Amino acid sequence: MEHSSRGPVPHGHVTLVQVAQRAGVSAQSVSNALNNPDRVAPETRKRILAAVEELGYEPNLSARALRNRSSSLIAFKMRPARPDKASMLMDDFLYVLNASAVEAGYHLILCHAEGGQAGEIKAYRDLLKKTSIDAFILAETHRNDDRVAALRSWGVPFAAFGRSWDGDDEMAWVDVDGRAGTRAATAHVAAQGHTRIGHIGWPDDSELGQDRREGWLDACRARNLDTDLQAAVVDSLENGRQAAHHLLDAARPATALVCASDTLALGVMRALHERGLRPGVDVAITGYDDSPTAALVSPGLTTLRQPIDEVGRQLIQAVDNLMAGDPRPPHHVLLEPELIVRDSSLPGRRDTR
Amino acid sequence: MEHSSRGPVPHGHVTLVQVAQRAGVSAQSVSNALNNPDRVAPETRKRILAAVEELGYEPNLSARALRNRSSSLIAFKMRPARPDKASMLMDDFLYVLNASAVEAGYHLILCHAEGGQAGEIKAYRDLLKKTSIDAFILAETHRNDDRVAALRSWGVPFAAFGRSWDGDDEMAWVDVDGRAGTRAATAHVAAQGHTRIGHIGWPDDSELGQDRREGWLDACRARNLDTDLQAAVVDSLENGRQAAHHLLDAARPATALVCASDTLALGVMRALHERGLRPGVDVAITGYDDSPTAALVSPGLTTLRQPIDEVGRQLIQAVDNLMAGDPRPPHHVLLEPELIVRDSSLPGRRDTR
DNA sequence: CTGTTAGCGCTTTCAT
DNA sequence: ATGAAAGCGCTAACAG
Repeated sequence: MEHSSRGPVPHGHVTLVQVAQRAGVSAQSVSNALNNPDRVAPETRKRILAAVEELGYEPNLSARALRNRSSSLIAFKMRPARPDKASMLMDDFLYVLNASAVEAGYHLILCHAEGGQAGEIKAYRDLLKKTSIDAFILAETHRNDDRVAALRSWGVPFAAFGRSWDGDDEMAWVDVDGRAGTRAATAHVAAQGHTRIGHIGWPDDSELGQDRREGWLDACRARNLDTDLQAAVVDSLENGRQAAHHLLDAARPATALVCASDTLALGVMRALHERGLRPGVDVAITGYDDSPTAALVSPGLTTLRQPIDEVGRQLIQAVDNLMAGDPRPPHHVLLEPELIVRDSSLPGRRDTR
Repeated sequence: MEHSSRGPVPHGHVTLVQVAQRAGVSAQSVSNALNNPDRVAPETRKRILAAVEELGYEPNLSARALRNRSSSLIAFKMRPARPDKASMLMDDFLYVLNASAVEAGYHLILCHAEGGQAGEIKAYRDLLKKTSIDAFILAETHRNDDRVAALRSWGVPFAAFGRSWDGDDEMAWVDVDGRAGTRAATAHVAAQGHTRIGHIGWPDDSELGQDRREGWLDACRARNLDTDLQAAVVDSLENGRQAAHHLLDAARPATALVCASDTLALGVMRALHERGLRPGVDVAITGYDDSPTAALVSPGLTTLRQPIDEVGRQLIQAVDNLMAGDPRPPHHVLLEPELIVRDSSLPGRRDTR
């Protein structure tokens, strides 16, 4: 045909062979130049890369997947969003997770499952059979998580957002130190002079909830503060509201309430609204998650921000290591949340401008 | 080996050939039984399907993709979430989009792009070259959207969440009627007896903003109400706050403020907070999007909920039709948002229990 | 260091 | 109605 490349190549149709012809080498050498640079002479490699560039060649992932049994796809299962809850921006997490994945040469594929753990495991299995998913990212791990057992039995690399609560050292995980976070929040309100600091958290079947509660206990004990003001309720605005009313009705009522989630804290704010009390001024409130809502309510809600971009990066790196067959023990990363102080925990209402 | 299937098949390794052997037919017939049922004798087909079932066979998508140049993957680009904004739960949208995709036999793959429109288009192109993406879902269309032109020039099926503002009838889209929504919100506050109803919306370069503003104008004109109270600002809490102060400082101030977004409405709530005024009681407020925040602030924010699950379903159906080569003109679906009334627009503070 | 051979699992010809 | 052959684009394994 022609000797030099001219005009845009018809989309999606440049193959290895074409690059090889262009560079005057075999297909294999092109493959090597791309995947095993050291197996090819620097001079040849240069010529090949030039041809790749000129032709705008991109390897066909389907072919690669077929050949290598590896699709460069990482699967993540979304949970149905709960519109009534102020949770961490899953959006944001997905975005950074995907960004990290792409940067590392992968793509994120979404997995859909219904029917609890069993359904999720079945969905994983189906996905594995149909596509050669390279790895899975899990969120919200529990004690004795069946998904972990399943993935491990299949020998598929995976990493979890959420530590292995049963002390499973073989699992790669990234998590945020909820205990340290709640401790910081409690210390913060204590520093404002509060001595009757209550905690509204989750029932004991939640490892995450226990962890966060510990932080509150830590901080109270370190200051010899009472720890009688506490509630353990399922995460919802309504439950937070009721718990707040309860703790404010106590003989020696709470003057500060440290919550295990923004949702609960917003319930507290509603209770104060109902009582005609002012958040911050009359009762200090802190939440957890730095949900979008925290910044938007008035007054702003003091809360703990999870470093989700770092979580995303670390998760991808964890599975990347696993896939590379890195012999080192699996990634365990515990990150610190950041206390974001807003007016809900400050007595001096720093109003407006 | 053995005559009957026994125990779980080693994961991800049942091939067409194995099914064929099991059923005593050729690989080709199995393929036909699955993809072209009418080309195979009912009797044989039955035997084949039984074998498929027994072996737990799932076709390998990589092989199929390689052969058919079609991966059953639908791509969607996420935008980086803006933590300072109360937007529709993208989470939720992604979830239902994926659920619909899976139901229709596809999977959602996330696309990552930086660098605006150009970057996005480049990302699409790269993705197309590497994987054989079957279709794209676009969000947030503009006038003269370059992405539309690009995708069309490549002949790739796509559908957009957001109508074609330049009257491009060839594009498949699904959208929500912002004008009707704002009209309903305005009618609602008018029904509460308000006559000085202001609007806080977006600058005129936003088609979406214009559309929503029209609804307010519609409702005001239909009732002979003044339309002098309006602001057009970039979407942010701070801008909403300032605009509210401005409209409340007017000689004949607003008693109700209809906003183009929850973010703006929350800005209004902050302004009221600063002025010691009570949302609903002193000034009625409505937002738009039914962001999670709307349900969680106190008082709750009256707002418009987009039927995103229906949007998701329709989008998938749109691209599915396109891929099936449906000759009918492309999908155009305009859905109605639902007015969610909460206390921010009600004078009688329905407090508590 | 480079080229040749073979085959991943599937489906579109084309025979039978 | 069914089977055989060929090939999608790529790379591991083996020569040379």
